[in-house]
Amino acid sequence: MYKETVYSAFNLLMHYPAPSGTGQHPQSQPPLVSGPSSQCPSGACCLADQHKASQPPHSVPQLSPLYEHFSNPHPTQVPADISQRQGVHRPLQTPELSGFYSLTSGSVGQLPHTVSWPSPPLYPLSPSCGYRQHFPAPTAAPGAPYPRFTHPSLVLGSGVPGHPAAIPHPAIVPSSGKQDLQPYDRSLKTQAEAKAEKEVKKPTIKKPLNAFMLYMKEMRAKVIAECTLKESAAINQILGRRWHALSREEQAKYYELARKERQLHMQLYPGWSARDNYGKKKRRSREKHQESTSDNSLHYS
DNA sequence: GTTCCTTTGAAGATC
DNA sequence: GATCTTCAAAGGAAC
Repeated sequence: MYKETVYSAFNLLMHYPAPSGTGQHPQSQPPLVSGPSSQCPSGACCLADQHKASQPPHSVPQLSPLYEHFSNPHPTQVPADISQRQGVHRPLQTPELSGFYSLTSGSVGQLPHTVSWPSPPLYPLSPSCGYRQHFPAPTAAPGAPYPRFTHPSLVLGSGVPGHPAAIPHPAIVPSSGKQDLQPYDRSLKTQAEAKAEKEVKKPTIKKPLNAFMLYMKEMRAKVIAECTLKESAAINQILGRRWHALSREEQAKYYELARKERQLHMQLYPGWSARDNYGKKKRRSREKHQESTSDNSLHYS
């Protein structure tokens, strides 16, 4: 009832695109596999399912309360200096999110305009690796308005100088000092070296996670437990399919969380831009990328 | 030790 | 404005 209300109201407000029957996504079309696959060689996922039935539920990872911050914000989570500096009216307890869920506020999270709704999986997946009913959305804690799980980077106060917690914000990563350094003549010390040292001390602020990344972070442990997989590439393929299999409502949760994540990121690091990290990773070879895209076009044609 | 793989989405870069 | 590119996470594999 509650969810239905939210859903219909959300649709009304957002003009959310209806699922396309032919939902094509240029990069997310799953490979046509059946039975044992690269993700589940020898059908290990099915076996894992049988195994799971005889196992206590401890193998299912604890629900990561990503919503904890939103449902139970603590006033002290917002350092005064941050909120004042940013002109944020305290408390930044993210009541907007509860507003989102109850739709009492007008600031409903805007979903991406470019959301494409894929067609259902074209291949049979093992229950534990592909079927949504075996992979339910997080259930709400008793009394909680919504499933509770946290995303570490949503914990306000972390990474803020002077904050008692003194835990760095996950988006801040100490620079290794290697990756960022350009090769240069070692005999040329002075300015270049000083600059390099400065670069080392300067922490890298990472991009805020998007909706799918938040979903992956939340669900990865479950997939690993269910499918007995460890390779991230294979796990991510499964998660990509499951993401497409989610209902709009379920995805909307993550889009909203991602929006909050970006908001918080902007407030914590007002001068930061994605440009700051642009080109820091080694650029992949153009040839390889083109090769894969041509493969894809061949595959889907 | 570094890069690739693999996914989606956001955002910068380019045309 | 459309398209391309990069980077967020993750950890095993490959180099």
